[in-house]
Amino acid sequence: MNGHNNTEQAILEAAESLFFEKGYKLATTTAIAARAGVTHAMLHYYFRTKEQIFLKVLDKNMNGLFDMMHTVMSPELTFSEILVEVVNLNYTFLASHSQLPALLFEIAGTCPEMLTRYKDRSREVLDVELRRHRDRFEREVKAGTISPIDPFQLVFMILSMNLSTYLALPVMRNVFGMDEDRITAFIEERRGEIMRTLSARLFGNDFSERQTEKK
Amino acid sequence: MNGHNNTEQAILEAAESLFFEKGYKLATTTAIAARAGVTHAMLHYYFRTKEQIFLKVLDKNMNGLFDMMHTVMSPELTFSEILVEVVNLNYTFLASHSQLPALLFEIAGTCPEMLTRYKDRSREVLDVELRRHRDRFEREVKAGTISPIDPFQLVFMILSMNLSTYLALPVMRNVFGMDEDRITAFIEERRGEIMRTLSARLFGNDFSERQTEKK
DNA sequence: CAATGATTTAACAATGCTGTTAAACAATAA
DNA sequence: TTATTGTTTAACAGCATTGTTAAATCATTG
Repeated sequence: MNGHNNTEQAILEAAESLFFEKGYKLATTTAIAARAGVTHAMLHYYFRTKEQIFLKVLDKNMNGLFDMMHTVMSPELTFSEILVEVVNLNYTFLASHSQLPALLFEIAGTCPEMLTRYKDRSREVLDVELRRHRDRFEREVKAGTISPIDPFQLVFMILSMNLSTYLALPVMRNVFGMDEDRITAFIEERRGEIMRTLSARLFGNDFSERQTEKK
Repeated sequence: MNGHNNTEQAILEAAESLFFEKGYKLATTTAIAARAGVTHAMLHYYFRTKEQIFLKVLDKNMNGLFDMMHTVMSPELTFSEILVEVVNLNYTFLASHSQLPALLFEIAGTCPEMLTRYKDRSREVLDVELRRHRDRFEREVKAGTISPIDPFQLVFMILSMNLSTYLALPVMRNVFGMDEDRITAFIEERRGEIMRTLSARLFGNDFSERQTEKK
């Protein structure tokens, strides 16, 4: 009854894996129950509806996402250090939630009302925390430390670069037939390329070498 | 019987719009028939199965995609000119096929066997046409005209940047509540940012200014 | 007109889905 | 033991889905 219930946990885990594999609409309660090893009536006994289960799973993942974002936002480092931090943390988070982006895209497209519950927390990150960096960022632009760039475009660029790596994995696997070794190699190469590209845009081409010397 | 059949065309158009809206699995034949204004039996009469309709729709779009790719690949221009060409053509193609990327991602993830039919033509583009540019590209790297970069990473970067713009639109609309004017503005700003970022990575930061002067 | 073939309709079969419910079962406390 | 409470099962209702089929309609051509 208090969360570490056996059946309940089994259902939640089966649900999470199936939602990630098939998406919200295509992951059926019958299949979830089958994977959890229980009758599908159990699933309704514990969670009433499919939507309830999904929201439990989504909440858990969104909490992780917001935690990651707060960590990324908090440190008072130089801009180039933040950049490394952002790309790396973003990447390690995505490595353990590689199918979350695709799921969120599906939800955003087909039933965005399920995302409204996160509106407040999103605003906190985007409005409050981002603004702190924004001010400092604009000072650095004025000072000539980094190239002029619209902050929103920069954030979008960083996020889309990281996300697209993981969004592309099914294509890499199923269309181009990459095996898992090749996949992990690709992910690492891509991280390096993202860093080089971002630093070229912001600091000029020599940044990535600076970074490697430092380390 | 020869293609410009009224009912057949209506079904195809309804199918295309519904597949783009809902994806393959969630676009039901009943809904397609309803949108086309015919009974759903008609749809089976003309196309036998849902998969047949889908493949007809997909073929049409994939033909457009390959046409675009051949155009992008063919010209014998300088590398910086090709870059502009690629981003712009890619962009104009995506502007009129804005929901194709998401659909292809769904298919690649859930039923990749439907994409095997395009394997030969993909190989032709990736192996044959790309190799031509690859050789010249590597000469330019050696000559120091452009920064060293893995060609595969470059292609992936260009594609992912362009695609992510359009993949993000449902999020922009439904989660961030952007209206259509703001959306088109965003797409244009993003194109500029993509050009600046790519040229910074390849040529150094001054390229985008060079471009604007030229024009 | 008649007949041939293409198109359309309406009803149906088979399956799978979400969710409910009554009854069986298990554990535990009185 | 007997209630009580929480858990599990099996059967079912209701609906939507894909696909079929036999009959009705329409068009065309001999």
